[in-house]
Order: sequence, then C-alpha cells, then structure tokens
Amino acid sequence: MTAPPRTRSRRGEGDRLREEILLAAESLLIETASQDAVSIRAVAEAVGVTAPSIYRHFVDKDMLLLEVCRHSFARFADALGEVLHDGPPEDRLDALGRAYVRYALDFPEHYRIMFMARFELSAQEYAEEMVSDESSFGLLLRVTSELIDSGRLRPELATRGPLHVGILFWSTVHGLASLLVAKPGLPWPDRDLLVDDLVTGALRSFRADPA
Amino acid sequence: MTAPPRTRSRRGEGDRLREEILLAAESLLIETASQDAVSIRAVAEAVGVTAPSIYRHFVDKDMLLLEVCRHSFARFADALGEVLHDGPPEDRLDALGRAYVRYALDFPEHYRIMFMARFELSAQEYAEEMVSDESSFGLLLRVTSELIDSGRLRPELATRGPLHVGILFWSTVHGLASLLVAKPGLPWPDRDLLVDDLVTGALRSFRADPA
DNA sequence: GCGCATGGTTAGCGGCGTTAGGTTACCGTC
DNA sequence: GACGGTAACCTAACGCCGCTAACCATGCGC
Repeated sequence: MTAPPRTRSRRGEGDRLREEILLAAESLLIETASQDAVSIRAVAEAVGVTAPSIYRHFVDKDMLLLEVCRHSFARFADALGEVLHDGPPEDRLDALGRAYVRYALDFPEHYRIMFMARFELSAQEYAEEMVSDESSFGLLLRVTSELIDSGRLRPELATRGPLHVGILFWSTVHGLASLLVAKPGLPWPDRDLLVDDLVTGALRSFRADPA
Repeated sequence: MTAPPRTRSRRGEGDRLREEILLAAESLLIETASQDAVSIRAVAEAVGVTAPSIYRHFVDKDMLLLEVCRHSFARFADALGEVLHDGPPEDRLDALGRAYVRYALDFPEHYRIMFMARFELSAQEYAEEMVSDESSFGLLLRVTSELIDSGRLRPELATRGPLHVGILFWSTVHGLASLLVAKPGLPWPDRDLLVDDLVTGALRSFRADPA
C-alpha cells in the first residue's frame, strides 16, 4: 500500500501515472473514510512517487479532488441508472430516490465531496457537469419531465418546469442523505422507514389527485 | 483587527479571554466565509495573543469550533423561536421551515459547521445538545407533537411519533438549505419559490385529509 | 513577603500544500 | 550512433498549520 516500486513512464505515457494517482486518491478516500487523510503526500506515497510529481498531472489539490468528484459522479449516475427500469414516472422517481440515499450511505465520503464540499466552479462548468444527459441530474430531469408530461402533477408545480420539480425532489432526498452522512452518530430511527416516508411523501405532495 | 493591545487577565478572569477567543473565531468565520481561514494562529492574532494561549481555554481546535457551534445553535434556536407565533401547528411548522432556510442563507458558514461538518460526538452528547427543550430541534419536536396531537396527520405517520416526523421535516428543509449553501454557484431558480413549494409540499404530504 | 496557581510566553516538532530548480531517460533527428 | 530537446520525476525548501514542552510573570492567599 505504501510504496510499490515504480518504473518511470515512457514518453507519451504520463497519463498512466495520472490514472494511478486518481485511483489512489479514491482508494484512500474509501479506506480512511476521511477527506483529510487524502493529502497530496499520502497519495504520492501510495503510488510510489514524490509529492511534487502530482503537480505534473493536477494543477492543485482541489483539481485532484474535483477529478475524483467527476469519477464519483459517473459511478453515481451508473448506480442511479441501474434502478431506472421502465414504468410510470412516479415509480421511476421513487426508485431514483431510494437509490440516491443508498449510494450516499454506501459511499459516504464520495457523497461528501460531491454534494457537501464547495468547489468554486463557474456556472458554465456546472452546466456542463450536471445537466448533461448522462449525468445523475440529467436522469432526474428526464424523469421529472415525464412526470410533468404525464399530467398527473399538481398544475402549479407543472408550470414551474422539470428543473424546479427536479430540485424539489433532489433537495428532499439529499436532505436525509446528507444528514445521515454528516451525523452518523445521531440516534437515528429506522433509516429505511425514513426513506420510505420521505420519498412517498414527496411523490404524494407532487400528485394533483390524491389517490 | 489584527492585534489590539491586551492587558493580562486577573486571577479569576481567564474566562474573559475565552469569550474573546470565541467571538474572534465567530467573526473570522463570518468575515472570511471560510472554515479553513479560522486557524488557531489567526484567532490568536485577532485577539492579540499567541497561539498556544488558546489551548489554556480549549483542549483543541475541534473543541473551539464545537463551542462556536453551540453559540450558533443557540442563535439558531433564537431565530427559529422568534417566528414561532401562536396558531395551528401546520402554520407553525411552515414558519419554522422558512426561517430555517433563511438562517442557513444568512449565516452559511455557521450552517456549515452546524449541520454539514462531522464532529465525533457521542450519542450522549448529541442527546443533550439537540433534544433539549430550548434547542432548535426541541422546538421542532414540540411542533410535530402538536401536529400529531391535532389528529390531522396521516395515521401511519402519526404512529411513528414526533421524532420520526420531525426528522422528515428537518431532512426536507435541510436538503434545500444545505444545497444552497454548498453550491452557491449553481444556476438556481427562484429560491423563495423553491422554499415555498418545498415547505407546503411537505405539509401537504403530512396531512391526512387533502384540503 | 512568600508560595504558588493562573495566564500567559518562546521555541520547536511534524505535517501540510506548493514551488523552484535540478536530473534522468527516452525519442526523433541528422 | 552521437545529440539536443523535452517529458517525467526528483531534491530542497518556503510558509502555513495544529499542537506540545518548557519556561516566565503576575498577583492573590497565607
């Protein structure tokens, strides 16, 4: 784990080390479950290289973590995509919400840096990052669009558009997920029950006709 | 701001410096809007004292920040208490939710260390901290109790108890609040509208009878 | 007036992110 | 096949950080 012997990369293969650095940073994040433990020096030692070498591949630590973020977002989107079977949009949103919280609990530190850390991105970068169709938020937007199109939404919500509704749902599941991640020591009641009531509650509040 | 001249505290007045340290830490947090900027050394310089002196009054940095947290929680509870006028529990919960998000936006860094940082407290400490009647969570629990007692809650929710319902509401408002705080650069749609729909939506999902 | 707890100080340790500048090995060129 | 250029990585060091050890001064209680 500490320092495997390294053979220097060939001419055009500098990106190999870049990938190793990213993987090491991710591993460190998972193993230590602490963002502080992911120091430039620790990552460098894990890949068997000195600290300044990191800066050949990442302009600074924030950019390294941001790249880890991007990886996490991709895996996050995959995890959400897997539960998104065919069916009515309500069911799809329900599945999305449950998978969302589950992912946060499975990868708490990844969730932290994705949604609880403040990276100073421009609105431009955010737009690219989040609203792309393959992103997790893109998935959500697609489902809220379906929901609006289904006509079963409260009219005043439907007029606000998919983004607004998406953020409402996002807020709801993120609220529970982030609290569970941030305060694991709290005497939480049954988590599954909370997720259940929260997700079904949100869906209920969206529906025009209370069935 | 940097170093006012200090006269040494008298025998029993060591707590005076302790208070000054706390206030300086809070000021730094507000002015710099960054938790990283609140270093032991910076705080020490702000009160006109050397860094090690801090440790006469706080065992370590975490405990200092935790104390700042306690201050914040107290002010937070005050802010919530102020909007808690008489009336039906639904209205009180509504007011609580709106004040909650408003506070987070007014004091984002305080909100961060209160609800988005991970302090390793014991369950015991949490219990004392949060469920005390004067605390913000205590206020919330009181209102959710009223709500359950009113009999207008969905029966399956009412049986889960005030804590469960309180956490559901807390999650909901915290979700939006924390996202707004964590990602200020995102192209958010109208915030007031979001708070509106979120809070009324949560209340609607609680109600047994959709009026 | 003396002892001693209280409320500070100076000096320094190890770790952090980061930079400057040097070194090594590969690769295309002549 | 020697050679210059450059990509890839190194050593050394700066200025921060949290924190500790050890020392000093003040002023109260006796």
